[in-house]
Amino acid sequence: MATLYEHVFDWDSYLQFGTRQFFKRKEAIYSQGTCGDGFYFLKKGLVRIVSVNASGKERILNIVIPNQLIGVQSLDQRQHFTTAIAVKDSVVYHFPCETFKTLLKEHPKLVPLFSRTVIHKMKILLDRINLDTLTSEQKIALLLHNICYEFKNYEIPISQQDIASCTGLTRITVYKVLKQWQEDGIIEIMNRKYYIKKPDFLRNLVN
Amino acid sequence: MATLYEHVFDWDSYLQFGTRQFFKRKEAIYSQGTCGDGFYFLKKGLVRIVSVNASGKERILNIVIPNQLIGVQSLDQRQHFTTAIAVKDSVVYHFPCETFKTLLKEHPKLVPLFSRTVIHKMKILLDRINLDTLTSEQKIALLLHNICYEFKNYEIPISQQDIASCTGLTRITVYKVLKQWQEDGIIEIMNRKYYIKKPDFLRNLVN
DNA sequence: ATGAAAGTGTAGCCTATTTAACATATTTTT
DNA sequence: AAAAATATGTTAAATAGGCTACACTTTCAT
Repeated sequence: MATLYEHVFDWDSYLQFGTRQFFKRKEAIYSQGTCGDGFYFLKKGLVRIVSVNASGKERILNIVIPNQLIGVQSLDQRQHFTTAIAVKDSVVYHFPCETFKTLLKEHPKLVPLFSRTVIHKMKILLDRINLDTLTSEQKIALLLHNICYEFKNYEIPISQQDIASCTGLTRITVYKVLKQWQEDGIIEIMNRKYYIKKPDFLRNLVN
Repeated sequence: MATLYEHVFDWDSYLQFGTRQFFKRKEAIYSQGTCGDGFYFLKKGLVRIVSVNASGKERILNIVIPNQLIGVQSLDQRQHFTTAIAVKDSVVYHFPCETFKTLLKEHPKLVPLFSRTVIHKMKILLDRINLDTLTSEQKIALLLHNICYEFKNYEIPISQQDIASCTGLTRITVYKVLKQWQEDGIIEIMNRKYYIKKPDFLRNLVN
């Protein structure tokens, strides 16, 4: 998640072909293991993509802000290998497989648009993989830094446990690092919100 | 890497539109950071996909056997975020961006074929992410188990160091686990090749 | 064929993280 | 407004896996 990312994908003109759906906070848009049909475009809200591994541990893979696609892995009606949960009440447009196929025929420009999106998702996953060669401090630094970068204009509700789930560390480790940073004046914590005082410090940690 | 995977993607009829290229063992097909143009289809040989993270550590992401695509991340001429290196002398077909665009127009069936491939790549990456919540023993077990599964008919040259690079463990840890397993009769090591005696043990470790 | 380079076997120390455990605070549900 | 469910603060103990170091093998390049 939280990979710095400049392009906005312009799907607006295609939205009319999808079906609008509303999801309440905490509701699942799709669930790992169920069969999907097509994909979704997030118009409004905030969605968290998680994945449960073989031994039942849950990882946050990505936080999706509006104007991005979700669930592309099931374009061709296979099983979802992640779960998408609305963090805030959200509005999505659903594009079933068949709809999308028809659309593609009529709008060939969609192909590069779609593939760019998918490739971006791959990049996010790869970044996540690279995360795990780092020390825990570096992991957290990179995560926070990227979140600030990618979600400039969004207030992202991220708890200690979320950070743990994103990085694969335990909550206690996250707590320790955060506490240390607080003492060193690198971050400030005010009623469970984090303010980065010295972004350069985080940046240098990773370099 | 090494995700069990049943489908074979039938690109054969499209190969004529690509350019055939030969790569010697150890040669790079493309390199992380360079700009790519299109993608490659591996016809013959064996290719290893690696990625170097910010702090210079290298990870093996995937081992690609014939009849799969490589380098799809640069379909639209962006930077490669991985490096592909031939493990054996290999034959690939290169499909530059423009060629592929033309092809797509004439053969709409390529769209699902291509997207399936890309989605498969995403699955591989995700599996890799899930790997890191496991213990070192579990990581190695899963890796070996998957390799056996995916590469049934291939002899995959995988060294201790490769296992280390795949799992993110140190060579020493890999060695320790392997030694223990050998003593317990779970695997057998004969001139640096590994034979799994009790696949169920590996399976149970993860399940 | 030979020297260089890469991979493996092994030991021991050390510290960063995990686990466990419990108190307190906050948020959500009814 | 009370009860239930989540999230956080904190400590102490156990340990897994990292790093160092070095001898020995095998493979590769010329």
